[in-house]
Amino acid sequence: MSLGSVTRVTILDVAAAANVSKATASKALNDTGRMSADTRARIRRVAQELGFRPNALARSLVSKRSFTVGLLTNDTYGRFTLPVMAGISEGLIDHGVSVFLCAIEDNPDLANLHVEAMLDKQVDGIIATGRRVDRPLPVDLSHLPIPVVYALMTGPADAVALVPDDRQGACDAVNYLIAKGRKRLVHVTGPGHFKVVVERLEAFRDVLETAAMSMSETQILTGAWSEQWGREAVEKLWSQDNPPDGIFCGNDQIARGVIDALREKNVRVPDDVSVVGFDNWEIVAEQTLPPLTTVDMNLKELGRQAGQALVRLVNGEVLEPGIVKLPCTLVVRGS
Amino acid sequence: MSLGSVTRVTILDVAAAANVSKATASKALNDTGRMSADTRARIRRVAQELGFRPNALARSLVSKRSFTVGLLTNDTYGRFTLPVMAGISEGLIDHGVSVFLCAIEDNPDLANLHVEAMLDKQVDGIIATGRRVDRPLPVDLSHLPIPVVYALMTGPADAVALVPDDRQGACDAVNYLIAKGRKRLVHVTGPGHFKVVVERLEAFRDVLETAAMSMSETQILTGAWSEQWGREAVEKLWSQDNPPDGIFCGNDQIARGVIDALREKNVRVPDDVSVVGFDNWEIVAEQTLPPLTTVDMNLKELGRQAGQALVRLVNGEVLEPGIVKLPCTLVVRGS
DNA sequence: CTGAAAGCGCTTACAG
DNA sequence: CTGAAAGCGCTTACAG
Repeated sequence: MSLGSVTRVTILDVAAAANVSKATASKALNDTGRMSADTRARIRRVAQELGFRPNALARSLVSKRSFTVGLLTNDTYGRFTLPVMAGISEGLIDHGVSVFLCAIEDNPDLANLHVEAMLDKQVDGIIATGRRVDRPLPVDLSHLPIPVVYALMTGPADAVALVPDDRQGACDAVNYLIAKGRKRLVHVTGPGHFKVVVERLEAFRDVLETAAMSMSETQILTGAWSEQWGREAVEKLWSQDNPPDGIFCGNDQIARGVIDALREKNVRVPDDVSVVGFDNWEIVAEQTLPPLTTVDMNLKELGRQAGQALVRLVNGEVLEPGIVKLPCTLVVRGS
Repeated sequence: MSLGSVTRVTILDVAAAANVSKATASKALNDTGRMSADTRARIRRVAQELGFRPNALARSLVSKRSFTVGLLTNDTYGRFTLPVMAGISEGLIDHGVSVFLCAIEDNPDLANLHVEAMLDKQVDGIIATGRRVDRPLPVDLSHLPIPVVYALMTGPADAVALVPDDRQGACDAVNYLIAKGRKRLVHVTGPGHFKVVVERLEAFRDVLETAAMSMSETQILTGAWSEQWGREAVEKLWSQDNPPDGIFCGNDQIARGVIDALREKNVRVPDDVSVVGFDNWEIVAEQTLPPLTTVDMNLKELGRQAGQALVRLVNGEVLEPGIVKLPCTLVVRGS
């Protein structure tokens, strides 16, 4: 066994060293079958000494379970997918399952290539995730012979999907502003055709209605997901009478723009105006002046649960199809 | 073949349908062996019609090649790893190889768990990547029976590693400032114990020496990788006589802090002071006012090349060990 | 309590 | 030009 040709030790080596058949060795190592405790212990010890590690490929070939899953994503730069992926990986490794990363961009051909590679490699299931909750991946996953879970994204009606509870997160944010005694609330958010925008916006409206607070026409401003838009919104709001004393922003970048613009106007945050963001994008939220109070979507946990849902499906459990909404958390900082 | 028990079509089905042995079918499909062009074509057509897809597990078991690799990373939130991973995935899928994502945090046990899972699953090789070029992963990869490539990270001396050419990137940045006619240059960067800090800092010094520009004691300021530090550095510099007219920042966050602080001081960028960052973190660089000129490390390309280096090693090619430095690109924007 | 045999889905010498 | 046999490294009935 030279360094050049490292020939791994197989179950046959273990069996030989322990003076049993490979069948018995297999049973001993898998804790199945019947045999004397002594034999079992001896075989295991020998396996240990030899550094035996079963070839997962061979095992999968017979068991029809590869303990691998495919993770499809079209988000190659974003900050949302990475925590989701980390959560998936963490939640799955304990079950011995490994995750294939498939970066498919928005390219249907690439997506198909990856899906076929996954199928060929006999993955036990697939998790689909992406940049936008309301934009499907460029590939149809609904007729696959294996279970599929959608994370941070919705699929067909009969599929299992996990998304953050945008509504609850937004409600918490607005209620926080109200609890702070803010009376003139405004929502500055992203493009109106994003589903998350609609959900957060409706939550904003509903909470205000419930609280019976006065509503002006301009209380909801939609625009881009950018600092620039946050700045512009402040210009607009402060060119009017009676500017707000509480601003709920659709994401942290907008909030950042809002806060920077306010500072330049010498409007004090949080003394004159309270600001709440969305995403808890820490690298931004923590460096904002003052540090940004914002909604965390708990994406890592979402990933973990997506992984767990998938293994349950793979194990034959039947899960109620539909969209599971996972709670968001308000992270209170200084704004 | 009901929907409930989807039994995939095997090579035996193809062989039967084409009236040949499975051996012949195999050869036809793999374009090996000798047979009449007719037979080959017929078998292929039949396979196509039946939607035959070879079971990669079975194939790998005999070929000793799984066409999978493991990707170890301890960067679960950062913005560096994601483009690297995307590049790896893209560069590898064309070769039919899939990538296992292993998020190992900085946990040695977790890292070992993943490495063993990779070995069990017979990956052909491993790519190690992480948050910091100069911080090794919490696991020893040097005695594995499979090739290892380090990306955005250095390994043992005899290993193949790919990192950005920090020195060249920094030189480009400083030369750009000089070309803009800037005479009093300062470098505001991260913690001095980071290797990338040292490399960029030395490049800064060397370029200035070559250009024979006057050097004061305070021209290099080290601190945190944060906006906050960028702001503080500006305070410090502008409390002295003769503040700089060109600032090269160690990363984009520092640059962002610098530019924000300058704007608040009514110092005009780029009219009074030019600022260059490092990382080309687009979401920040593009929203800075003015948009930030910065150095791009071409991480996706780095990932792609890391993947390619690994397949070459897997194929038995011998690559010169050592650290390959990949060029950075200066992205000129408005600062 | 243990082992021989068959089989998972392929490929690869080898024979004819 | 084509096929029978052996084998990759395991597991799982089945016999004894």
